Amino acid sequence: MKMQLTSPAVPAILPVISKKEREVFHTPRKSTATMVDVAKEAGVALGTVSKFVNGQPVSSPYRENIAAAIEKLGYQINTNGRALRSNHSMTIAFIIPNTINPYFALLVHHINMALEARNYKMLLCFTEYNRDRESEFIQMAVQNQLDGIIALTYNPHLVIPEGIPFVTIDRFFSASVPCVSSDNFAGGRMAALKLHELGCRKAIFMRTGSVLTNEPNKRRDGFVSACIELSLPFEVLAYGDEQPYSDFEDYLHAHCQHGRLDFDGIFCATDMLAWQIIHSLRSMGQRVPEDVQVIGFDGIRMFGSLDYFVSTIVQPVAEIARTCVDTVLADAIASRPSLICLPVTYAPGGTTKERMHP
Amino acid sequence: MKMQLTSPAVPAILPVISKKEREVFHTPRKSTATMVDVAKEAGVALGTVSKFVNGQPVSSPYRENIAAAIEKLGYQINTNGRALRSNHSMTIAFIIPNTINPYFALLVHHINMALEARNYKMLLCFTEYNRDRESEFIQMAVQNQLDGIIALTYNPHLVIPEGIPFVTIDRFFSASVPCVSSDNFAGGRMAALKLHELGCRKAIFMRTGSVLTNEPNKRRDGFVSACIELSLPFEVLAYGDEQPYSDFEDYLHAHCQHGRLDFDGIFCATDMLAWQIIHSLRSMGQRVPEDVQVIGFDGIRMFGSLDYFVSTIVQPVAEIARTCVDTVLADAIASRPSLICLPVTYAPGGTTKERMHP
DNA sequence: TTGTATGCGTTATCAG
DNA sequence: CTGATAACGCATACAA
Repeated sequence: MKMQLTSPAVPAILPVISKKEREVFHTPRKSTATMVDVAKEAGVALGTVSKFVNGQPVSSPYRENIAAAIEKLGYQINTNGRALRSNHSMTIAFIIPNTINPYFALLVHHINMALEARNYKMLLCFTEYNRDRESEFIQMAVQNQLDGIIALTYNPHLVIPEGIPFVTIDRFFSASVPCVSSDNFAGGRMAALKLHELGCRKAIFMRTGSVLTNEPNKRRDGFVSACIELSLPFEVLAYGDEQPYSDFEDYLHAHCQHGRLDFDGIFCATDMLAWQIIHSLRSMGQRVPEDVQVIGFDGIRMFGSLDYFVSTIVQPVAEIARTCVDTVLADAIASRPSLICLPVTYAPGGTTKERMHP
Repeated sequence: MKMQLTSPAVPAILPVISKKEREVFHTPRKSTATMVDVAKEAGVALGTVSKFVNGQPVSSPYRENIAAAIEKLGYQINTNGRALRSNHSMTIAFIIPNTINPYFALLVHHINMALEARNYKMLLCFTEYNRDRESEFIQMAVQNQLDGIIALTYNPHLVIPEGIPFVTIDRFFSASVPCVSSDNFAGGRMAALKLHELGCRKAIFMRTGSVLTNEPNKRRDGFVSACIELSLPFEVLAYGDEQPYSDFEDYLHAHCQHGRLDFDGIFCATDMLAWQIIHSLRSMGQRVPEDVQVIGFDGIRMFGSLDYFVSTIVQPVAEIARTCVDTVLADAIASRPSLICLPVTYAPGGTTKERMHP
């Protein structure tokens, strides 16, 4: 992460004005109407206008005058003045790897809309899976007096700051840090139940990505739990993010004798992995779902709005977002449960055999 | 758009504190070190610290003292104070329909990174294709004294404000409003040339979406231009966003006699439309690319990072983003060209016959 | 209930 | 080149 700083006062991520950039601002924009103008126009005192704007009771003769003055002058409250004075910026930092991954993109969309509905702004922080950036953004949010942080992170040594509302997605830190996620365990069970219901005789669980202890790892646990319960033979293929994808292909080939796989169902921890696995299977001559059924996890759709990539366990993204926002903005700390799991649903996407069970 | 306002002072989109929400803030966070503290610690005057922080020259005895004091106190500049005083917020509004569409998501990612590299923040504004929201966000940005606006909009009656740097994507307003887009015309030509090169005998152009006069419509013009030049027979199917997708299917069926289409190449104005068309073709029993080749536009990839959905004309999203940022932050208005077209590239994605031309 | 006055942290002006 | 001081727009304790 290369960044030039004007002074060590400000962490790399914070806006700093370089000498050159300053030149841009020699002409300050013509000032819009201020509360003083409104007060003058309405014939009341400044404080009264402030109260009106903030929804505090103002008695009838003045109330209409102020409203009229505001209308007439096109007055808009100045966010910076308010934030400076009141120490709250009406801004929540949302820390997430990127917006290229469709699941993250969906999350960004819904978080932003949920915040907007509450009259808050979102400060988007892309970590690009960089641990240092995760920490730096958190520090930045604290120092900039933001009103809260919602974060989806991977840094195993991440320190959660005190004194600022903090909500994490998909990763449990401690009882004092609320965590919002899908019901991953139930999703894993659901996948196993579905495969079994659709005639699967032996199922494989596959995952890759962060080996960190986080909520999505419960997808495996739920899957295993249901397989045992159903007496459905299964195997677990859990790779870390340092292992190449080709390890999965090696496994597939090793378990394919005379063109026949020794299993007929796969549950992948993400839609993306499912998509890749299906691609590999097809290039091996295996038919999906005829020879082997595949279920993914996430519920990503083509172009964000068309059909599902694969049969999948759908995460309730909008609800997750709303819950994060509600939690981070909750007035009472006490009203913040430490772990909130939201229900998932199953959606067929052409890689399972529901056509045979109409 | 339903939104409750505390007062008419603030447009619906702006943060307003309701009486209830205020209760949250009764405990202001412990104040961090301020410039005054640093000045005291370093034994210099406030103004000198300000200069140091802003990169203005400070002579040697003091410079080190200030740096040390900053380090010791963990001083961080207060964004709100600076913004209030200097009338610039180091924030650019990015107005875009959503982040569900992968092309928009990509744009958001790169715009944010480009802004961060310049020490600016992004205020993300989702219009969800709502014309009123487009206008409201623009008004909000102006009133909130943001430092600029980058916008991808559809409202035909949109008013571009004066006095604030404004850059649009994919839509030309006037010479005084810089517009950044791909070289859509060249992209259209490229598609026609490619189809022709790959043996196509008759090609169809298909589009849907906003009928607004915007840059992407030049995809058709470029396509037509090249077809004429190559003497490649062609037809144009340009629907507006009010027409149902089924109109395309009707066209396909109408032009399919005895299982054979009377054309063998399609250029779709977006990858998404291409994907839908391919789906329709396959369900009609047509083989892609054997019977009919299809080229899309945008360069969207599976899960944002894997293979292309279709053979496609790839937009240089990162360059578009960087150009938007450079332009909106350009110090001299004069150095802002009114229309910037960035070069596109072609990428095969399995829906064209390049295998036959190794 | 309404008005007055002060200060939030910063930048900018102007004398030294 | 540095130091003191006045705004910036708003919220709030306190006085009326």
